[in-house]
Amino acid sequence: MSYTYEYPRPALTVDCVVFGVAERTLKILLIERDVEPFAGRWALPGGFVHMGEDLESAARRELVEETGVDKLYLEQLYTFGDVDRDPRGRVVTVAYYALVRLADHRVQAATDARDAAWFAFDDLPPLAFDHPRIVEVARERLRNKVRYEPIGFELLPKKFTLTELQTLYEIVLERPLDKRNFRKKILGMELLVELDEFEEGVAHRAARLYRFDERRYRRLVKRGFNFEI
Amino acid sequence: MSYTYEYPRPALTVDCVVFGVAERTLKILLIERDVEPFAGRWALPGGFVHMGEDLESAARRELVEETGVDKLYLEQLYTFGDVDRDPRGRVVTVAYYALVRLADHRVQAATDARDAAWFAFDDLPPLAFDHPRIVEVARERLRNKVRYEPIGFELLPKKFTLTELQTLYEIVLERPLDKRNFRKKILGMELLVELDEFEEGVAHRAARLYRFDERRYRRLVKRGFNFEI
DNA sequence: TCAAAAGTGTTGAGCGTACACCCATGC
DNA sequence: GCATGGGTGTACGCTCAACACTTTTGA
Repeated sequence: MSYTYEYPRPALTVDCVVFGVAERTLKILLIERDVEPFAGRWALPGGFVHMGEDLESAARRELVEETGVDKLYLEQLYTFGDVDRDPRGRVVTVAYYALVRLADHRVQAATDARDAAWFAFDDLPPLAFDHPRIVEVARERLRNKVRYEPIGFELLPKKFTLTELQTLYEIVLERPLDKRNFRKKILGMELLVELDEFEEGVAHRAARLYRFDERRYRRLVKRGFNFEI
Repeated sequence: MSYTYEYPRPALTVDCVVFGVAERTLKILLIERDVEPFAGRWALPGGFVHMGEDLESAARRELVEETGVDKLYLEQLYTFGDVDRDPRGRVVTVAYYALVRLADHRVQAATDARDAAWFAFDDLPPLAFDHPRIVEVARERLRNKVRYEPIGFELLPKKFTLTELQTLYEIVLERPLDKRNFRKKILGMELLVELDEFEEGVAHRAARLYRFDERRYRRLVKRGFNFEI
């Protein structure tokens, strides 16, 4: 079977930058390529867009196929189309970035044949294609977006302590935050629900758990509220 | 001549939302389609991406071909790839938005056969394809971006009065701004150069002209400065 | 009782906001 | 001299930033 067109067409792929946070470190998910070009190199999970699926569907499908990651925050990042970005020919890729609760569901390493692994963002191996650039753009987007929209919660367990939340912001923003000011600000927004549960198994006073109230957030947004850290 | 591939490929296009401001109104540039589908309807300027050109180059080329618009601020907006967005088959489009100094160079209406015209954003004709959605996303991006980056200047003549600048922001943000506060803020950033020139041909006190200092802006950004209105 | 992190309040400075009047110019 | 927009200063309230100590708990 083959397909013929009057004019040449670039190939169209999707690639995903999947972020997670663990051990006080920002991580991203990579897969090891098993075919040329760049066989043996690490690369972003991704693949060709099928004719019957939307771009975001393609990104989700690839993530499930290659990494077993399901049900995550996913947003289109940017489309990379430099003429020579792929040695096989013209390939345009629509990049997405994703946030996963690394602490909750242990992400399966490899679902299909390939190896998948988490790498500390600050210590990435050499990457295939123009993936270093894509990763960089995604990092910048995350850094900016986390300040204006409550997407940080997508990286934490559903129930979290205020210190965990603060630490998350410190990791993503790469700067220390003042504990009292942070708590005042975040609690003042009235977006968190105080639970009657506490940390367990810590060798000191157990911190209260909170959860993010998505419904309340949406209601506030309608009234002109703007999230900001 | 024809091109054959092992797997089917979506067609890839670029489309541009070109913004301009005139007569206290936000406008966008549209072209009238002369072929099916949507013959006779207005649509965004755009067309197929050639194999040897980057995405942004394709967008610039289409703009020159269809509208004669050259040398403008151009930035990638979003990639639209819904399966059924084009009745001819699978077509994925990388949308760009552009800002032009409508007051400066009168934009040529039509360079190739098609009719091009400016429409008030609030009074657009029915558009082809999913272009209403693209226009909406572009409007939202403009509204947000204009507050955090000094792109508003791209819509004004190189030399402008503070009132013209304020009016521009009022149009884009769709809300009135306080004259004194606006002036204090914008002048306090030290991004504008006070010229020894003044408005001409007005029936009242002539306002001083200013220009935006791009170099100074870049220098400030390096030192951590953040533009904000 | 010690270690470790949880939790909490106040003050000062700077910024955003609201607001009203005089000035320069062309007709 | 009048109409039109240009141009300016001040006071208040709020938010942000800086900062230190007490409390709770488990080991």
